[in-house]
Amino acid sequence: MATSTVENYLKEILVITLEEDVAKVPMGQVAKVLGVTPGTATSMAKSMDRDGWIRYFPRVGVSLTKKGRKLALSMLRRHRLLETFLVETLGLDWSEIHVEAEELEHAISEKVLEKLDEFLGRPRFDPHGDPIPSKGGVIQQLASKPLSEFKKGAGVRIESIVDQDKEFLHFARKSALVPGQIFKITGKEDCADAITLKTPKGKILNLGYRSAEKILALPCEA
Amino acid sequence: MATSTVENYLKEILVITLEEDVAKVPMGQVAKVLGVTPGTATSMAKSMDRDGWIRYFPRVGVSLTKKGRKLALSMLRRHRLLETFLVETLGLDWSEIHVEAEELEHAISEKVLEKLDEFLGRPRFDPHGDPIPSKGGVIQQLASKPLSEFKKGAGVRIESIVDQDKEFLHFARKSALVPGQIFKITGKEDCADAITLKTPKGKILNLGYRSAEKILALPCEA
DNA sequence: AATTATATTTTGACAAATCAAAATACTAGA
DNA sequence: TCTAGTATTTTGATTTGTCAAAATATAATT
Repeated sequence: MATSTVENYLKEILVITLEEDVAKVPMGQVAKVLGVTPGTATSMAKSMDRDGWIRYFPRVGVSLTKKGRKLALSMLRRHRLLETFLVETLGLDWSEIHVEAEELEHAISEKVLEKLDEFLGRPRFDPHGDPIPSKGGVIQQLASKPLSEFKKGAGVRIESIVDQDKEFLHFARKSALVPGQIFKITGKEDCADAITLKTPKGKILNLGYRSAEKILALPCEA
Repeated sequence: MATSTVENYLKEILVITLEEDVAKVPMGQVAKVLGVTPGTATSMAKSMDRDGWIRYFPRVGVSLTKKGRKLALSMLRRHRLLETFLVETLGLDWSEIHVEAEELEHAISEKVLEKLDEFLGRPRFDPHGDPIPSKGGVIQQLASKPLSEFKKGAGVRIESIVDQDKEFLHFARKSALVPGQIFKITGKEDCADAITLKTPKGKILNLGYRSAEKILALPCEA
């Protein structure tokens, strides 16, 4: 079976693959996200290729095999379900859950995970708004885009907050800028660098572009 | 910091120390409970002595240092709180929780553990009836003994079930032989190898010595 | 006390994961 | 095309935890 180091490599490679929509991830990037030296990443890549988790193309990068992608998706599922649990059930702060889940995800068994999923009511999105892969490994890949890219008059549903800055997350939550929340874009002034949002209840919110770029949303019937 | 291997060694050494009430645990026993060869146990003992977790006395055995005992108690706390969570909150079967907690205990942080403790209502005993060490490392060590050792007429309060056998645990639960339950010993026949118990409600239960030895209890006003 | 049995330690080897630093290959600019 | 810069790979070393099997010490029995 895979060691937890292998699990980490797989998960990070998957995340890059999904986020940047590329097939092969160069070694430098792998080394960077995992916080190891390039040489280490290369030697891990070779042994993971040997074990069938990834395909390693010298001087080019790595891609996940079917087997590797399956395990990577399972890790992502664990991670996101655990984050949900830590926030929803135990009441930890958004800013803390990532590191905690990073550890727990390697220790939780399939069996416990299923019980946890059931206990949480089978959520489909984690507290950041990222989709939780299903047990079978299906992940919704919705084309969410920054608030700043929507047109005036559009209805939007907040999907996720990209920034991990504690202050910003705090402000976002206080302003109801949380995943699932629905807004209508009532004003957009490109030259003034400002966007105006309105909740269904009529509450008004003003954002600068700098902030609006950090908030991903999906089009939605307002 | 300690690796999870070191944490395991410490926890197992502590459990033996508590159960058998001895100061030094011989290497053979350490090797056995950890499922490694004697040579491995010896070399681990040396390096753990070097790092100040234990004291290693060649050809005699090991004992915990203050630092080692502290971490060992913390591991036991994690383990027992996690077992409680797995049973109480997620509804796992008694027979499954040990292995699961064994993995999770190394991954859960102090912070998450405190939140979990709070969520569970700060339980003082785990599902097996074993005491959960406090955050400060205090553990109630009650002198519980097998049911078979009580005299006729004694009042007892079940403390824990020693056996891990699934069938037996099932039977025990069905018969109300669970931690906390109070009985009176109404009959005891040494030659016939039989013990008779009676609940406060008057329900009668017959046990053979073989089973009675697996059930630990405390004297108590019936 | 001598012998046998048991427990413990030593020795030499291995795989996983890592680093530092040297070597190599690729890329882009002049 | 040649060169300078960047990315990647190699090499050699280290730590942790493990095993098998040989060596040694202790305990038990006759």
